[in-house]
Amino acid sequence: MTVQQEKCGKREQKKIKARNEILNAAVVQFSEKGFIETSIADIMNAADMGLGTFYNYFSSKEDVLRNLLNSFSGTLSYELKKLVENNSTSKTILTEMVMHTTRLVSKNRYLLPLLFTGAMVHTKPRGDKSVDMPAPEFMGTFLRIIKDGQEKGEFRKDVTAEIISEMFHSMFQTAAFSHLKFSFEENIEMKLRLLIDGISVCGK
Amino acid sequence: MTVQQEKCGKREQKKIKARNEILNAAVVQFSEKGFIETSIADIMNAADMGLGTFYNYFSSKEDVLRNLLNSFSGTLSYELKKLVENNSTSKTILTEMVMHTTRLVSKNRYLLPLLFTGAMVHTKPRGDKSVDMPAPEFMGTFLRIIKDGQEKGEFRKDVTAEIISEMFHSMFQTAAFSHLKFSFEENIEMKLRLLIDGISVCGK
Amino acid sequence: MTVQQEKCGKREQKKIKARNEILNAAVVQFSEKGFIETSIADIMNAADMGLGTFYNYFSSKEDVLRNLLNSFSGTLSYELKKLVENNSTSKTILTEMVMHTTRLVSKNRYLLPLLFTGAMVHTKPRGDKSVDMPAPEFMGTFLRIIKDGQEKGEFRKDVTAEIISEMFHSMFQTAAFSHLKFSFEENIEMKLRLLIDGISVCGK
Amino acid sequence: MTVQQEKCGKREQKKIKARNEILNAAVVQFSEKGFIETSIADIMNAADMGLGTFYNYFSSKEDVLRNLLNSFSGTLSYELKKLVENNSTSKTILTEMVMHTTRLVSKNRYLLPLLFTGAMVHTKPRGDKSVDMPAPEFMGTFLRIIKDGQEKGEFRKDVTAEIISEMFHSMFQTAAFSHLKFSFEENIEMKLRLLIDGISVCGK
DNA sequence: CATGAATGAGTGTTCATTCAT
DNA sequence: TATGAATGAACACTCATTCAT
Repeated sequence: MTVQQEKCGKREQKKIKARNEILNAAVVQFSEKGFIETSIADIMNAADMGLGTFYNYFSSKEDVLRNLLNSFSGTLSYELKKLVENNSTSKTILTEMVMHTTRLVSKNRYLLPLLFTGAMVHTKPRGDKSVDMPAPEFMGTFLRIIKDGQEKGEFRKDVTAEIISEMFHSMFQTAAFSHLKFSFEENIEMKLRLLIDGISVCGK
Repeated sequence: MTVQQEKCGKREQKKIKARNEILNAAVVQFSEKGFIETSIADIMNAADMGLGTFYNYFSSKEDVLRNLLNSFSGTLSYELKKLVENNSTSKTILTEMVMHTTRLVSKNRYLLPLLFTGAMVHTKPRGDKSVDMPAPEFMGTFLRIIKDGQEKGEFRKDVTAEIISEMFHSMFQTAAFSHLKFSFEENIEMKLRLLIDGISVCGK
Repeated sequence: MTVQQEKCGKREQKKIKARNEILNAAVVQFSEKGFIETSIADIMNAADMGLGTFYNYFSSKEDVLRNLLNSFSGTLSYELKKLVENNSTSKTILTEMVMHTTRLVSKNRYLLPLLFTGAMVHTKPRGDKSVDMPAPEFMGTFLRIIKDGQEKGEFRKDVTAEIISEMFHSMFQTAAFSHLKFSFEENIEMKLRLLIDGISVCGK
Repeated sequence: MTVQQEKCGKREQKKIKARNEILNAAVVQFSEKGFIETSIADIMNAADMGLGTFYNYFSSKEDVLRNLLNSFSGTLSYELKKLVENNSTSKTILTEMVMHTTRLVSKNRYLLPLLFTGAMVHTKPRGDKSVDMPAPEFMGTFLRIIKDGQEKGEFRKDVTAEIISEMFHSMFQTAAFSHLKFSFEENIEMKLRLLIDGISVCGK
């Protein structure tokens, strides 16, 4: 149960590999066609696996999504830890985290409508199970950074950290759907300047 | 025959009434279940009318949406005209328009995912007709106000008006989906302060 | 793995069986109600299978039809080859082929409105896909036989082979819909005599 | 009741006019789109009359068709009477009648799929009323001419008149759907020669 | 008699989910 | 465990027919 489950078990290895193949295929399909337009059959075709196999690993398309969001979230948490250990200012941390997120999102554009939108709240599974997708955990990351900044006196306090945090989320969201001529990174970069100026305490 | 045709005509009256009943039912359903999840049958059930009747008035669900967006849009245009005639500053106009929009949106929450999101761009009708929903005209309203403000020297120019305009849209969007304890109006009000500070030229 | 894949495979067997069951059910329904009046639901009810199963095998009603026509066509081609190898006269070949066709058609009455009519050209699928059904290949069979006969001097040349060919098609068609007291075979047999006399060069 | 109904009665006149307008509109629509694809709404739109008005004159689309076929039939009967009074040979009468029919049909191509096809046997009304369209009366016209010819010894008797009559019907039918380069008239003219030769007693 | 809005059964088609192999 | 054929509920949309005006 110990070693066997942890490392060995060719059986176990294979299972994990299959699981990842499904996730990867899903990412590609979601990116190409969007979440709603992608059917489970699409995913399993892309993964070159049998349709029924899907249900050995996930309970629904929404379940796949949850997993993708969480792994995304994990990556960012790791980056944050590094920044905090460096004793940077909140402004720096915030800026850096935004740019990290931007780069990650750039490579996984498909996730955007799902990461930051309420759109995901209402996906439409066949039955009545319409599970409200839980807001991905990393949503709280920016909140903590901002709160820290407020306590350190870097950021204004007359607007709550929660509200400011929402502004950051929305920044990503609209940038992702933007039809302007700017690249996603450029778009974010400009908005970031705006927001940073807006939340910084005067004179700073 | 003239007046009669224009105003009277019980037939005509009834038709308009039926049309409005469908629109109202659609509003309710969209609000409750969201646009995508609402079926035409849902709407007509809510309206307590026959399914086929729908097609006497609208050609598709998207058509209903277009109508809702446009009437919304018209209302706001009217408000803007009044403000401009008053020779207010851009900052005032912007603030007022945001609050007007906020109030309207408050009463028509359902429209939000559609008004400000790219979500609407990809609705998925059964056939391949996937008509890209035209961005509602009023999307340009805020853009014009901001450009004016930049020309008058009220707003910073190192961030383009288009980008700023997107920030305002996103503000509405996330406020609409916010799970925070604040009311929609309070939420917007705080974000507005933030944005106004962010875009105002220093010293102003 | 070779033979197994080719022939065995209970899975494969069952699939083929199901496919045939659908085809057979379609034949029955088409015969009873005609092509246009038969709905896919009708077919699958008759086949005692789920509605959705249809789409695992065929893409549309027209697709079913194409399959039926082609298998029909193949059978006749085979008969023709045998006759030609026997060095028969054109008159004999024509007569024999007509009788072969007659027997086949007798057993598959349903196909007639589709085999010989332009009716099939305008089926009306729901969408706009209105695929012009390709005229079944064997339509050309009689044409070639007649051309041969003309070249050999057996058949008159003042009427083009194409026109004569059309006469044969129409012969089948009306025989199929005939309300006269004669059997389909008798009907054809008489008409055939008439046509053969009409196209033979005098004195022959 | 007498004179009034027969001639006067502006009311009556108008009714007849409306009826004819519907028939004419139906002809145009049937020609353009075919019988099945034409909806009652199409007809009444073309006639520039209210949809409901249709049911004051006809009970269904099939009913309209019946009327069109019968008026067609009437025209031909009239021509036949003239020919018979001239004491022509059966061969002449048959030839002339075919050419008359050809010209009429040329101008009313739309009717063809309906006049000569079994297609009409299975039109598909919404309910279960699927009325088998009665074969238009004029179908019998050719039969009588041929029988006369047989009695006079002009036409062969080893093939029944009914069968020969069917050949003539089929001639029209396939000519109507022909994709050959010949005009409808040319097409018929050649086939007619063939058939006349086929049915004439030898030596004649 | 003329009208056209209302109706709902019917159609083709999709797809998440199940289950026998 | 992997598979994919079977399934049927759900959808958008059409149109003959009715009936109140």
